[in-house]
Amino acid sequence: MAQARRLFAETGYDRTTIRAVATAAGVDPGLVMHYFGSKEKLFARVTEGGTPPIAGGTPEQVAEQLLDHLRTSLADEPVESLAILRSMLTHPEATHEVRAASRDHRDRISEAIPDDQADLRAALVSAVLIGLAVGRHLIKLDHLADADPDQIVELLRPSIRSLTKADD
Amino acid sequence: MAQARRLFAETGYDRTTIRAVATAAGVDPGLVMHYFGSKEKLFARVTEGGTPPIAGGTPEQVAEQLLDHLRTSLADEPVESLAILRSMLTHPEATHEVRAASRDHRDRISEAIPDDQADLRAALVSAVLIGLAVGRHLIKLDHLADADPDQIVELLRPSIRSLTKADD
DNA sequence: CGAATGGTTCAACGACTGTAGAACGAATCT
DNA sequence: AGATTCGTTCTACAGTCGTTGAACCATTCG
Repeated sequence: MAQARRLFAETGYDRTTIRAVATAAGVDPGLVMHYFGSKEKLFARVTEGGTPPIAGGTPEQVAEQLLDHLRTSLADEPVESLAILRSMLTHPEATHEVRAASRDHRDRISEAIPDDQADLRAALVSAVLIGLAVGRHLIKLDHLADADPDQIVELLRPSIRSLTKADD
Repeated sequence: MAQARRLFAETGYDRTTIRAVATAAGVDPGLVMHYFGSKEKLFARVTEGGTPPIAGGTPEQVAEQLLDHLRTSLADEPVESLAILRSMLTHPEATHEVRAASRDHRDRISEAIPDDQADLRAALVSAVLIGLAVGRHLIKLDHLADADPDQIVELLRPSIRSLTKADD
């Protein structure tokens, strides 16, 4: 299942074939089917359980939690997340999962922001985090793919803070 | 060719078939091949010429240019860009094109920022812009997909400004 | 009028995919 | 030992894909 995760994360849902997974794992394609039932179910199994935990608190606390979460996810994004992220633009199931995760995110963030634009602010935070993960781990943008996580966090601190507090 | 663009933008490279393009255009699949040579060439033709223009200037001017560009791209992202963006995580050619566009971006932005982290700052700006386009046009995150562009720009102004000036 | 040209369609090939089911082997149970 | 179960492999089917080349048609040119 590790090989499946890796392949899904590297090439996405469509380009990952059952045969490739089986070969990478050194077994027969039929065996994969026998254990997981279908490609869709394999993908579901491989990507399950990846919503990052974010609690509540004051806007400043929320901001710091976000930055902390960002730091760890910059250091090494869990492979299940990357498998979903890689396919989120082309595989409906993955799109749905990212939307759901973002909704969770939003609920936790926006309840800490005393602002009538709280929902939009939370969505913007989600978009920024997605952009970072995409740019660093999937697209591997120059200067971002191998930058020091702490440097990135410091540069982004003002952005996250301005998005999570109401007074601008 | 408009139908091809639309399909590529909606479902990405892999899931867009020559047959579907032909059907949408009301012609025969062979005709599409005859005119464009291959699916890859069709994709290249459909997505060519989409790098957004950003000039130089002081950090503040650069920030305003970015926000202006953001405002228009929020109002309606050109379909060619969406075709590339939709496939950037799964189609190597599209990935390469986004990287190249980001490099252009970076060159123009970072030369206006007097900072030894200029390249990283520019990359972060790219990541944020990508995240926004993805969240709004492709994933269609709640509260972001249909938000007022001006509101978004105003909320992001502090972020962009903090990323493009050196003193934090 | 006949030939040639360019747009368009048709039918087919070969490759690859997810999936199903039969077959095999070894280990376990009675 | 014989039967049974479970992990595993083999073979094959049906569908879809990109791509090709022959065929058809209308128009234009000599």
